[in-house]
Amino acid sequence: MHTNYICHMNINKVRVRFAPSPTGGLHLGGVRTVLFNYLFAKHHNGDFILRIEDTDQTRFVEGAEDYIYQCLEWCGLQPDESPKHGGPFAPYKQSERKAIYKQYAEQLIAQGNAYYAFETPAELEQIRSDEKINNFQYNIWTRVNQKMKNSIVLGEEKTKELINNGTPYVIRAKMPDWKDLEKTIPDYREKLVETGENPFKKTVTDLVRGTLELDYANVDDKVLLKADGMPTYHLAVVVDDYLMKISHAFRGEEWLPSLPLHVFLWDNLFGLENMPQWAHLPLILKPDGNGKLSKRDGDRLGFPVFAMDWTDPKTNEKTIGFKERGFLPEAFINMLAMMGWNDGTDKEIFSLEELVTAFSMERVHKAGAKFDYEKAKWFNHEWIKKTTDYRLLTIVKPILEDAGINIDDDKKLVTIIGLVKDRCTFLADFIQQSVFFFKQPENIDVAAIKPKWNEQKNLFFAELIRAYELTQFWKHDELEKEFKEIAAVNEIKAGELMLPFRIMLVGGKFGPHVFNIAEVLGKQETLSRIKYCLKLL
RNA sequence: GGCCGGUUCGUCUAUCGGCUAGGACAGCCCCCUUUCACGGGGCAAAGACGGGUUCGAUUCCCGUACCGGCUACCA
Repeated sequence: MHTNYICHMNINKVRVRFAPSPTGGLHLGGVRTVLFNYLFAKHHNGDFILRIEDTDQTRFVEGAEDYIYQCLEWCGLQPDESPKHGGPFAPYKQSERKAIYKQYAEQLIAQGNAYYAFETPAELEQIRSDEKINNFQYNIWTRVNQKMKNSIVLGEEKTKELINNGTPYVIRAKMPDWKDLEKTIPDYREKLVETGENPFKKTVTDLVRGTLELDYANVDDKVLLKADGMPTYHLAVVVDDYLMKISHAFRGEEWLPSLPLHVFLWDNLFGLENMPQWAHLPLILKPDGNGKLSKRDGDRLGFPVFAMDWTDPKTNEKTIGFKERGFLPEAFINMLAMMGWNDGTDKEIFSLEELVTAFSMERVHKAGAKFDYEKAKWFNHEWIKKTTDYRLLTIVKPILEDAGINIDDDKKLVTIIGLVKDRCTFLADFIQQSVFFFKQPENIDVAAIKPKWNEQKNLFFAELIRAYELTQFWKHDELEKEFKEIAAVNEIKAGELMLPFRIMLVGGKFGPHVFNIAEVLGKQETLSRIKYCLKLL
């Protein structure tokens, strides 16, 4: 028995999957689902699988799959197996697994757990309006109505005939009712009284929600196999999770209502004992009001919702991503992790490695979290400060170059990055904070100093130029010392001269300590900017 | 409507029956800084409501309210 248990553990290596539908940009909530999958897998030395759920051919979007890989790569959450990376359970794209699903649907029919239905979508639409039932559902009551065209009403012969004639059909789950039970367990009533066990009720443990009481009676007869031969999500997720040996299945809370269906399918196809452990993650909500966060909210409130820029190939409409808005992937991941999870301490800044070590599904919060862009910005700022100047160089350099700044000296840029990163919330902030190191400022805020300008200050700067020309050690502390000495000799408060000096070098009232700027600029450039500015005053 | 889930400062959250309810973001104030930041210090701010259980409930149970999700041949 003991050996058996160990063996069992080995077979059931942790394997999780993220199964997006490639229909457009990758949403914050999607990335968080990836993250939690990834963290859980890596924490347990398991595998993280990416499966593409493209069973709805009407929703195919060019480039969407490739985009998902790019987002995962940017985030540093690489799958161990995927359509692109391959793996022992290929193919990982459901459209390429079409043939697999049908046999399971037919197995269910053979077992009496599913049936054929011949209504077209239009006919179902018609029923909904004719019957004036807004939510007409195919279920244990309606499926036996003589008006319905399904294998239960029509009988075996007629059904076969229709199928042989090429009539389009779907396969629907036949949710159990008491009459069916009577056939298989004649004395079920006594048993129910004796044991109190309702065979249609199942208890499932959800890793974040605890014990869930499920009732098969709560779901209707969902379509399992569509008329085009493709499975719906419901069938595909169960079949593929089984075939791919998924040990833990994590998904958004919006799937909770169909959990009884999925459990029903596991029950009748592969056995509950083989079912993965479920965890239904809380939703990410709109910052204002309520409801699920959507791309629209980002557009409306001015923040990204997608991981990376996404351009809809049909409308050419571009939606901004966190990457392009100037977020570091570390910050993006960190922020997402803290929405709904914490390690029980006050620690908030985590690297991916730290998250992998600390993560546990039991510490995931149950309630949805409103997205707070201000906090997201704080995470980014923290990560910019925390990231080494050298690593920032590789990220910031292309951004500056794109902005038309020519970088000839990486060492100089590293110094500058160290000087300015405290004041950058977004990576793009490096442009404004560094451009004046490389180019003479285009706009000089002379208005900030002109009103208080006088001949005395003119003389001071003339003297400063002479002194700086002779300076041997062009270092910020030396420059500051000389500056203050000359100010003292001329009997001007240094404070009144600092701002003019800053404006001369930077163009505006911002940037690091002015003498640090002068040091990086070098003697020639510093003097040239002072001289240029004096002419404007 | 039906079913399922949720409910601690404005926001993200800690608390696994003992609470003067802790932290972070945002806000406000002060210090540091002759720019802007960083940093340091401080202020303000919460257990939806009603019943139980208990010596004691934010914590456990039940109702109510509110919020959300689902209710497609979409995922």
